[in-house]
Amino acid sequence: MEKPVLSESQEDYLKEIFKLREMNVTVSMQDLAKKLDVRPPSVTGMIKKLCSMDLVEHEPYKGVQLTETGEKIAIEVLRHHRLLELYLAKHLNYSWDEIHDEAERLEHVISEKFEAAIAELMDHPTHDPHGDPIPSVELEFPDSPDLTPLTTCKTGRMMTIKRVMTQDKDILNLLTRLELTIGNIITIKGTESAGIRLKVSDNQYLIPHTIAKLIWCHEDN
Amino acid sequence: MEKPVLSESQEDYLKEIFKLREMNVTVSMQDLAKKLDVRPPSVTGMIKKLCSMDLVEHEPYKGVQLTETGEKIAIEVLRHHRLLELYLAKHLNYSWDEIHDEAERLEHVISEKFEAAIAELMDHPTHDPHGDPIPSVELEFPDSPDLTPLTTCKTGRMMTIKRVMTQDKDILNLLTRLELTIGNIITIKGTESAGIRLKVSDNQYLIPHTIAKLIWCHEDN
DNA sequence: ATTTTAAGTTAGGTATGGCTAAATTAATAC
DNA sequence: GTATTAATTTAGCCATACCTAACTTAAAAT
Repeated sequence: MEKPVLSESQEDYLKEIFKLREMNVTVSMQDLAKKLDVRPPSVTGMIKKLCSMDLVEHEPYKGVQLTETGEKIAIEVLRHHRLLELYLAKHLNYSWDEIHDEAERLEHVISEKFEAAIAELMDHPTHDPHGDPIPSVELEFPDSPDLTPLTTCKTGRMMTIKRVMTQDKDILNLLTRLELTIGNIITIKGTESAGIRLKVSDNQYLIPHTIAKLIWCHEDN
Repeated sequence: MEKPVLSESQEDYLKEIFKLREMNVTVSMQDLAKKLDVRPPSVTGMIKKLCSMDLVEHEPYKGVQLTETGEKIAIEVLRHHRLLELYLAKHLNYSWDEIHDEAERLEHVISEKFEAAIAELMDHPTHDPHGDPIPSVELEFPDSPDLTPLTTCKTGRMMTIKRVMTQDKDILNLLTRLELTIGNIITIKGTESAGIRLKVSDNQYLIPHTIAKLIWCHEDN
């Protein structure tokens, strides 16, 4: 099976389908339209094309799925994206709110050589600056321990922040100011109607649920 | 004057016009078509558009010229390209025959931030791995000493290779094998009908004129 | 000066990837 | 079960940036 040449748009569609699939069971045309910031008819059209290329399967009104080939391509794009994010952060001094947009543009144009070079340079990392897993060259995801969102953490526990499920600059900046960054250890003080109360370093904060649900943690031993 | 948003194609047109202008006095539609690997009618069409955007001036059948704005954009793209070439070579271990194609794709998508980051990291370099000058952030070219192509160097002189005027992989690889790389010192042994005879390290070579004219040197003191 | 050739332009067409407005299908509410 | 609402698709359009074929203009050759 030859690897088809795809446009940047097509790569974006596949990547978004993959990411949506990780959350929802089914991926609707609307979901895609929202994520890709295009109107539903454009999605219908593109999905039709990707179907004819055997990269996705589509049961009308039921949802979209990636084929094996489609998934491979999606994961490759994801690998590019996350390697780039980490590279920008580690080697070009980007902060974690700046890396997404740049990676979004670069991911489609870098060569295999470039990918290999930065992967090598960073010693084949498994997670990007947001804690998102980086698939290997063989397109396998690293196994990761069970993570729970901050919203369902039990009171009294100490947890390590392992992943932040947003690319929103304002939220990322807020988290930085609150020291809620990857690897930092927090103690859950309790759940209130307004949000989760927790301690980081010597500070206590009340984190609204909307933000707390973006922060995924692992319980410390 | 606002900076217009350009497509990658448009940036390429401006860049090529600039580069051709450095060699020829006038830039014909054909020259452009050849360099950009498109057919003449496409050039006519695009030049018409760039004219309407006040980025080029075009006297039909006489040639194309960049306006001030057009030239600024061209030089910015050139700066991106050459910074990227050097970056790939210095930080990602690319050899000089591999950098052009990658830079060609990256130059259109990197942000100002990326440009600034790699420029900083390399301490604001003035020349890329082929010896091509890198314009400054202010879009000024570094002043460079007078260079002469190998074809017109005088017998007996010792010269330093300062610039190689090709991106052709095969030629670049050949030059590497012959040690005809930037900074290396050569001695002109004489001109023969078949080419230029010269010495590098302890080896003597006869370089055909077609290749010799691509190699620009500076006379050593 | 006329012919030939080269360079450039015009006309009309293609593919990509968007869009809106209108129609259709499926799901939900009563 | 019919009516309403939400999701999706169809139809038809737009811009970009190419293309070929045919025509025009300018330059060169005799």
